[in-house]
Amino acid sequence: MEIQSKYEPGKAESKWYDYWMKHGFFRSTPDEREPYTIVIPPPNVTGVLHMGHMLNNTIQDVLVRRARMQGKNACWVPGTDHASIATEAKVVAKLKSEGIEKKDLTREAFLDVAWEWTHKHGGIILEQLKKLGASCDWDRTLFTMDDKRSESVIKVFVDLYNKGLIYRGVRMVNWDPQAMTAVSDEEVNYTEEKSKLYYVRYKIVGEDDYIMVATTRPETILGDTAVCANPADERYQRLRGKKVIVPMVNREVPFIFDDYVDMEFGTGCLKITPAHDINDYEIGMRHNLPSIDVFNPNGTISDDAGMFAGTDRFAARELAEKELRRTGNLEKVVAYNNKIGRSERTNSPIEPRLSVQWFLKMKDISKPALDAVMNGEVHLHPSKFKNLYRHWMENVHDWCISRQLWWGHQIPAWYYSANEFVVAEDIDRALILAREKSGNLSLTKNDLRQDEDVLDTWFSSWLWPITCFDGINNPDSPDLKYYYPTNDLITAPEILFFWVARMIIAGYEYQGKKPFSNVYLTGLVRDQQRRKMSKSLGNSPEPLDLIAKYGADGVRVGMMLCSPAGNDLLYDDSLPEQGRNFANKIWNAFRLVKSWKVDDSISQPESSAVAVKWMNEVLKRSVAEIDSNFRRFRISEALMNTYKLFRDEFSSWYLEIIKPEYRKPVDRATYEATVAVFDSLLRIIHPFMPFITEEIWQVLSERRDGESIMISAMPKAKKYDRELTARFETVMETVTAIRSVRNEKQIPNREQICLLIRTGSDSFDSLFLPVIIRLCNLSEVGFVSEKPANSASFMINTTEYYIPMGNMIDVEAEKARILTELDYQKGFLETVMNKLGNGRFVQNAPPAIIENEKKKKADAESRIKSLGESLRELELES
RNA sequence: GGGACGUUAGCUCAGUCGGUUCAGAGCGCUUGCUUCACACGCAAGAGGUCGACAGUUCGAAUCUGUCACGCCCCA
Repeated sequence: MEIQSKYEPGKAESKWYDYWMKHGFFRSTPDEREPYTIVIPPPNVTGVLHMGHMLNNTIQDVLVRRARMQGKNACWVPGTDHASIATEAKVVAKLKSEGIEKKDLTREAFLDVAWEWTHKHGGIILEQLKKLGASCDWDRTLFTMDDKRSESVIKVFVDLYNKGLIYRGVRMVNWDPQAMTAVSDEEVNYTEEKSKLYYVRYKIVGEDDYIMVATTRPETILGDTAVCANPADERYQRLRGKKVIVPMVNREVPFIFDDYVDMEFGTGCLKITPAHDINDYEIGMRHNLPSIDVFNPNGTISDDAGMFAGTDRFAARELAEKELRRTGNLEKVVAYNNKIGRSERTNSPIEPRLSVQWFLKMKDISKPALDAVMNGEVHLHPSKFKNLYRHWMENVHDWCISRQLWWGHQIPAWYYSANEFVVAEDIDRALILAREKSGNLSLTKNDLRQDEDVLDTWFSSWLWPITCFDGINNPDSPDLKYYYPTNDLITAPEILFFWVARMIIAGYEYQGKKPFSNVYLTGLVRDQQRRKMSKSLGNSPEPLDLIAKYGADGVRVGMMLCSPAGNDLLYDDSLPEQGRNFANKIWNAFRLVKSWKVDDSISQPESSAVAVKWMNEVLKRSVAEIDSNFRRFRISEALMNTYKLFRDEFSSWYLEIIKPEYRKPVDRATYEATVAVFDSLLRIIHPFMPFITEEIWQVLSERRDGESIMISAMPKAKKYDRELTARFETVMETVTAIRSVRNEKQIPNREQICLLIRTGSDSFDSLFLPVIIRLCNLSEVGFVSEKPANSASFMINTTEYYIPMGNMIDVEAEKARILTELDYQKGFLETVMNKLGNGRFVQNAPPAIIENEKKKKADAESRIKSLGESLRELELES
């Protein structure tokens, strides 16, 4: 049967994925083997696959498949995340498109819509992962809001509250007026943006004078409760104890002094709006200032502001400018760049806002997590992230865990009066506690009101490695005991603190053990201009289209080839293309081997016998290199080893040596050795390219139903013969040099040539001579003690090689070439002699280094001698 | 403003303990080849003052310092 010269991935991919699923190869249950566990960083349940997921999940699959083939009980737990803010925003937008406002719905009605949305879109992303070849144990698929995970989150909240680690407090939070919720510090992105600086006059009470204040936010003047200068500022000393009048609202406020004020900035005078700026808030606390909240939660001006009520904050800024101008209080407006914080979720400018929120005290609980990374119990790859991690953990702030949303885990706190509450896992227990705490035994469930807020999504995902095995509800679960701590976590550096640090914290708090041993931080996928790939920029290819075009194996290889740990990957179509081309290379090597007929009557050629010997040593060497790179999480390098092993050593060298002439049969010994090597190579490649390796492996030898490369054994690292592989390196050099001569002199390979050898200080290694004869199509090989006339020459180590050329030789060019080489060797010898002549070098350098210099000297001398002789002989010819 | 990381070939990156003919890889590029597995290929090549300067050393891409530039984190 004719096999196509191009590998077509499409059909093979669905066929083998179904086969693996049918045979349950992805499933894992505890047994006596060593476990290898990865929990997936749960993607947003309503999200779709993007390039970042492709990279991240390819790495996980490579590691899991490899571990499985190494005989470990590999378990990759998939799942999704409810993504409070993002999902709620989508649901709100969907309702809006149908003319429904969220505020017109009850919480229950809204959640019904949200669940419906989740069921409809949920899991699409997991289906997409299957196209990539992901070998997750799908039977374990989880969701952060499923019953067991929800129950765990609530239990943990109650537990931490009872330990005194959770508290409720008034704090300045980052308010997202679009999502109408607080977001954490980590969810705010600051960027430099163009804005204006307004110089505004504040009249001094009882004087006909005014002071000048510079502000970027004139609309917040409505909430000013003081004006402040630096106590060291000479310019304002006379105002001590005076009052000034806030423009527009004409409120008398004190003039105060505080070190915080930067004398250099603006006029050195700062207006204080405690309700709307974190620094002002702190100054307000120090000086007992009232705070006036001039904004509503949606970012419009509140009734308390005194004017512009109901206007959006940005419109109000323009109104304020007009009003200030009208009343003659605006001195000037200048262009100014300042840092604006925007919500990571909605991109809306963050409004610092005072509100009541729930917090988790971080200082003590995070200590073991800091230590674990510092002492290497948990390894970060690359380790440069250790410093970053330490810096964050040493300056950790209390974690604001409440969000003013409905989609998520509702906070299990029940109020029995305006401000008095109890925390319990459910309302029944809450009632008992409330009766106890209030002393009011007549309280009923109807008197209890549950806190409206939900928990930050990370408050559920920080438990992920534990809740994946139901470890909070069921601390004795056999799964937890077997799989926890997990082995490796693969994620992006941007969520090192959001998620990774917090998982480590939760791991020690709830299991007394780390959640994983290694954290591999991938880079970001960017485009060729180093821009982050994003939907809004439209610079991201559609992952499934890529898979259709280049094959899943090709895309996987493309993603892996160019992504050293922690370095950004600059995506380009040439990457999956390289992957596809590699797949095709494997395919064609298979075509070649498959086309051979075996003839038991022919004996193995000498060249094939030594090639087999060499190939097996190289295989062992590569396995050791690959192992070592995997141990250090240098996965792209491990792939490069694999790529070169197959393309260079196996295809370009080994197969070229052993392949029989066209339509001639192959001997049995060579054939069987080759199939065995091919089998090993496929297994080494399998974690990177699961589909094509299965496709070929299934027909390379006879297989039974239920067999699969994905459950076969990965070749193990063994000692290899360094001497033999080194000897072959010299053979490769020799062959390349002969080919180079052919290339230069335009002698086609089918034309036989003769090779003459003159040895120098080394003797000629004849073991691989049959290989040289085979690859270079030599008619004869001879040894000489003098340079033969009219021959091209080259030198490997100290051995000189000649190829008689008849009259094709250009003596002058040959002389020039030898002279250049001679110059180089003489220069080289000189530097070596200088070193050896340097008394301090001889005294200080280690003996091995000196020995080596001596060898360099001897070799150089030998080469100079041969080159000199060749030159003389050439001169005789001319 | 404070801190971290980085700067090696056209691009993306390796380079361990300072010492081998040490300056590497992949991609790209050049030349030749429709050779019988593969042009999604093969073969042979070209290409770098290791950011700059100073220092330590017998010896520096590697260690130290200063500067320049880039990027990230924090404020």
